[in-house]
Amino acid sequence: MTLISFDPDETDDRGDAAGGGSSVDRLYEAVREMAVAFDLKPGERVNEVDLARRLGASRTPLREALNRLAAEGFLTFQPGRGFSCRAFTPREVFELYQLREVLETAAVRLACAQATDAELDEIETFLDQTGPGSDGRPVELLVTLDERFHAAIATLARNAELARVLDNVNARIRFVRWIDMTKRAKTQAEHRAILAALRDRDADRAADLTARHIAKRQDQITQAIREGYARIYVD
Amino acid sequence: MTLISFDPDETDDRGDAAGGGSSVDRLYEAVREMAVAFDLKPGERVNEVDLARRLGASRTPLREALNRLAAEGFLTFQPGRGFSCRAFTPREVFELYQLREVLETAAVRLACAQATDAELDEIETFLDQTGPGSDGRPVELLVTLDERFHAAIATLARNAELARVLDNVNARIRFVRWIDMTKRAKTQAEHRAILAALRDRDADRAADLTARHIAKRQDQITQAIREGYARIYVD
DNA sequence: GTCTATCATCCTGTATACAATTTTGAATGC
DNA sequence: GCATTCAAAATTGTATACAGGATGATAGAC
Repeated sequence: MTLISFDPDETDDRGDAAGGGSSVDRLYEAVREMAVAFDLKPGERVNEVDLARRLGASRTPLREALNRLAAEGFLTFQPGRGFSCRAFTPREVFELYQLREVLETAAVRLACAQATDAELDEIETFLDQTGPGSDGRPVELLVTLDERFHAAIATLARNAELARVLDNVNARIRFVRWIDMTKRAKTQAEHRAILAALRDRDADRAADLTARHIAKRQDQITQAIREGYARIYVD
Repeated sequence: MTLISFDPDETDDRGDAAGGGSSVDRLYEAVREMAVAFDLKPGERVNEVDLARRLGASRTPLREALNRLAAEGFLTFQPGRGFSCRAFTPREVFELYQLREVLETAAVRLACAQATDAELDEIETFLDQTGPGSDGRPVELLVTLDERFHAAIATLARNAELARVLDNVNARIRFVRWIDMTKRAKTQAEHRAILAALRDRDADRAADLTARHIAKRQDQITQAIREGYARIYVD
């Protein structure tokens, strides 16, 4: 079973990109990564001919990919002016964090009722294998592992649509989560506490732990965004 | 202020389609309506040249619109086989209803904390103006009014992203909501009860009323889908 | 009558061309 | 120095062309 993987290099395709499929899927993935990592700067306009040439395709499939990404909130679109990278305001990030909290607490409640003991074993094995602390490992890796844990919980909720929206929201705030991860010490301990609540089938406790694990105050977000901008524009 | 409108003909644009804007926006709206109403049958493949001709455009902007709709879950996409209307299985609808319940209860809780008394007055006026029962009015109108009420609550939550996802989910299950509306008698009474809880700033009660207003059991959904298919294929 | 293979047709995926609009930058006036 | 105007350049929006693959029909074998 492949509920959750330990290999940080394993490419977690989201079901799209059927092997060797259309070029739009490839372009979509490539530009999504650029937008998630703010390789495209916030608010920056996308030059279609440039980007198409760099990605080895023509404008037609590229624009199709850009339209998908705009529908998913990674880009914005203005008629006559084309596509731009999403903004990165404290308010927007706050709303996304709020939405994330709503969805993750709902997911963990559903998982409490739906997950099998074997699946919870699998998550525990994952936590054992990936070690307790950060001990000098790159932040990128820690973010990936954190993402894996939360995605696994979403899977256990047995609601593909909820998992899809959650994946979208988490990708759009990955940059802030990256900053946040540099300040966390007890991520895994919190994950283990959530898992224990799942084992006890205690939905209220699991939801409460998850909410406190995620929730951010407006001022914390503002500070993280400040650091995020520094990181984006240093290169 | 235009939190909520009484005029059922008022076109509720979702912020896109800047007046006279690009043709993609127009095509997007047109095909979205077709998909929501299952004017495109579930699973049916979209013929691009046909549809483009009927909508008075070429395939290029049409495909951009189709890509947006696929990203939003109204259509599916398979490389080499193009776009199809989404399926309509009990499981998918159940998951969407579950997600809707999560989002609407969260929205009403936030609205409890955020809404002004004036805004709640406005909703009460809306309920007064739109009358207590169905009394022979077309179901289409009742669904629109119900949608308006719930959208207004989402607005009061002051979370644009949550409102956006909720709008998407509600559109995708509008067909089942249509069937459901033919069986409801006390919709407005339930809306008034939710409003009263908002006035009392009683988040728990408001959330509980909202959940019971929305929640569907699997067997109810299966039955509604059965009736939905009958309606789709009768014409 | 049913299954299979082959061919013609249809449809999708992508590149390219061109019109229309926006942006840029220089020249001019204040 | 700063704003304004105008033309050149760049960029987007859409139509069209064509190659490659999928679909469907027909003919033949069993």
